[in-house]
Amino acid sequence: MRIGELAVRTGVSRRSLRYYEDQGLLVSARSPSGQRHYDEEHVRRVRLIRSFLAAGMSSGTIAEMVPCMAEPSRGRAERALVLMGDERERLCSALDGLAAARRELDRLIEVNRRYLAADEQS
Amino acid sequence: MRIGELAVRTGVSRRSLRYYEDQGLLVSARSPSGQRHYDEEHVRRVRLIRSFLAAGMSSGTIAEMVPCMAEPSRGRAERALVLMGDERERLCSALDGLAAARRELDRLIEVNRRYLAADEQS
DNA sequence: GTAACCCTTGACATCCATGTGAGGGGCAAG
DNA sequence: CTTGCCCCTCACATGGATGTCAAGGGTTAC
Repeated sequence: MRIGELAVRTGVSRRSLRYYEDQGLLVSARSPSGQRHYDEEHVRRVRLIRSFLAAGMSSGTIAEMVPCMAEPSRGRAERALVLMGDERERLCSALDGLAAARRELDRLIEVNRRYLAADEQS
Repeated sequence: MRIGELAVRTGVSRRSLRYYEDQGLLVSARSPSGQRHYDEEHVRRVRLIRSFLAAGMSSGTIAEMVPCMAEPSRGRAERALVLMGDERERLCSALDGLAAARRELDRLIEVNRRYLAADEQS
């Protein structure tokens, strides 16, 4: 599969896919003429990248975590493990923050509802 | 309280506080010489803004939601209510996405642990 | 071989919250 | 009055993921 198909299958623009490769998140096989070729594994990888990006990780961070799946080494794995711990911490805080924001939002919604209901009365 | 104190009390830079005002998120009383003055209510407001910004809302979105607390009107409140519903939806998706990312991360951590444990053996 | 469509790299553009610096005024204590 | 520290506005810079455009080559089918 070439980049266009991967883009369609993952819903990620070609531009972004090339960017991910540039950042070391995604490795493609190249045809003699330089065109990128991908397989099913790449589809899963792209989904993982998106998930992590959407969770607020930088491409640099992902680049240090994910590729150690490809060519693992002791040092790499140890560093990655530390990083992953940090990121997990971050994720948990973000989750808390989001939940708190939702509560605030619910409160605002309630206040607004009451306001409209009172307005209805008058 | 002037802007410096508000900055310290909320942990938000003066620059950002001025930016919030610029975007219509925060309204300050001005002294004759133009200096901004704030009270306890502003502290709470800034915390709310931060919470929403951290949750990924744009300042424009917040600007349409929050100020209708100050000078409410029927139309404003109705529009805000719709917007808040949308944002709540977004928040829920984001929450799901974050939780999913954490699961993926936990899986990676586990894989990495196993790898290191196996390496230990050899 | 030529049309139609995909791909390549490179570079400049965009958005948004912030940082940063310049140039200037406000206000309190010595 | 001066020193020190806070404040003001304006404006340009930054970073990170993407969009977009240009100039050119690859691939496939007729």
